[in-house]
Amino acid sequence: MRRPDARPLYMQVEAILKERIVSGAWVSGQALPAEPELAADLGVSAGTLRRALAELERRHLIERRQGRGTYVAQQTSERALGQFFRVRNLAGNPVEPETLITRVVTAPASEEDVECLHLSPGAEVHRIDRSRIFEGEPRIVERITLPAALFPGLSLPLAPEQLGTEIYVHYRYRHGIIVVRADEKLSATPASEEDAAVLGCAVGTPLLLIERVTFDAAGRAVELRVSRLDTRAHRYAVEIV
Amino acid sequence: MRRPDARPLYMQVEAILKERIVSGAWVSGQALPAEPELAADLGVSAGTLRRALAELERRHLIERRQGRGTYVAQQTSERALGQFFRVRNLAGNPVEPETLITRVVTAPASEEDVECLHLSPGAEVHRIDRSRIFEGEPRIVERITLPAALFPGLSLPLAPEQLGTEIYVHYRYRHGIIVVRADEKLSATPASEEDAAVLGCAVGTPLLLIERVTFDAAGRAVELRVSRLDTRAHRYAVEIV
DNA sequence: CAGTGGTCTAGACCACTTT
DNA sequence: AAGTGGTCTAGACCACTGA
Repeated sequence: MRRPDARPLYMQVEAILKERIVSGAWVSGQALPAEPELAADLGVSAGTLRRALAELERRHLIERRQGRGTYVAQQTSERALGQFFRVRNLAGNPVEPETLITRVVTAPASEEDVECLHLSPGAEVHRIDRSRIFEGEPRIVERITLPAALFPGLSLPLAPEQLGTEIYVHYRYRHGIIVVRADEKLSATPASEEDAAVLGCAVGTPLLLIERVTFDAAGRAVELRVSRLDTRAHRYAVEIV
Repeated sequence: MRRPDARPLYMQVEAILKERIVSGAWVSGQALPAEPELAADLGVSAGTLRRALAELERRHLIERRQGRGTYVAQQTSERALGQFFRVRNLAGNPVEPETLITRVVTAPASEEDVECLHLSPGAEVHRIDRSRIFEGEPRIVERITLPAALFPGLSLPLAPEQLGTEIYVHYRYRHGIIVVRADEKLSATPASEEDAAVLGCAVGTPLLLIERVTFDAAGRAVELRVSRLDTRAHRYAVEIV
């Protein structure tokens, strides 16, 4: 452990461990070495290591269980929904969405794509159009835009046994992309004719417009997602701390 | 420091310190004793005390500055806006709101008030109707509902020299209420005639509807705020982690 | 330069899980 | 019983602030 690096040791350790996960040296579900061993390997004290591990746990990159061990976090539909799917019914309870993919194309990035995803002009993107269905009713129409360079040979949950699998699980296991954070900008917009046809509402019905940019563990912008939520029977939950 | 209490020591210490702040034993802006002294007073080690202080800092109840000391956090308009005011212009930059209070009344709580604020039926509430103005244009109409029991003799920033003061600053210094957290439910709604008249938009224009319940450091629901944001030129920013 | 918070260490002991 | 993470301590040293 060298100290010309100005950052505190625990941050350096955190960066080293994060790199091992992001690079795939430690794979999802794998147990990390026990704390005393890992601390000795890294040449730091147990306390310093634990501080780094605590931060990785907060970012959902590892899971620690007393008595069992520390594991590289697995991406599951439950986790992806719990962390990133903020839709609630009017009683305030989470809803379980189904997904219907309507169109997948690969095309040159638009100006908006280039800006939001930090692409070079002319880069290619995949576009996924889909709707999300709660209790049989379509309530969201959305378009997901992905840099083609990060998702070569894009693979989607199209097989019947995968229909319940959240797309962030595929990012992780098919493309090695670990989603950790998203920035959203919210507004209200009237339903277009296409929106209305899918959602079963009148043209002009106010919809909640969600423009999400998603970031991975390496800090890259990996997804632009524009969603329109029909809020006649649902709400979007936010906590401010 | 007794140990029949099942919680870890650092949580007990955190609760003790929080109580001193909430009760007013330590007032806003006051310096806490230095860490070694405070640790000795509490009968815990420096490390345990620091863990409790770190959590209080995360909740914005204290501020720590290396070389200077630890202080009970002061509520300022800048802090209130930075933490709780999520409106951005289309460039993504924060906006500085002005406030126009249009009506203040005290009335029995509605069913919604009782449920959101955990009141007993028949309790009284204050209602504040106001609009918020960015760059000269009214963009938000909102109603704030406060339990009259927590805000006796409600005092508001009505004097000219207080017009730039955020209302959470008044909660803190006039009523001893320290706002730390808020839960919001977002949806889209058409502008009513009154909304349209204030916001200068057409009736039916989609507005972002924000239903916020605010909590204080003691965990009490202290405010219900229903806002309608005109998103023609602004967005509501959210971060998901 | 004195006083403050921030980092880092080494080690004891506790609580939980699995064998 | 063995092995894991969780808590707590005591103390050294560093980095920053303000008189």
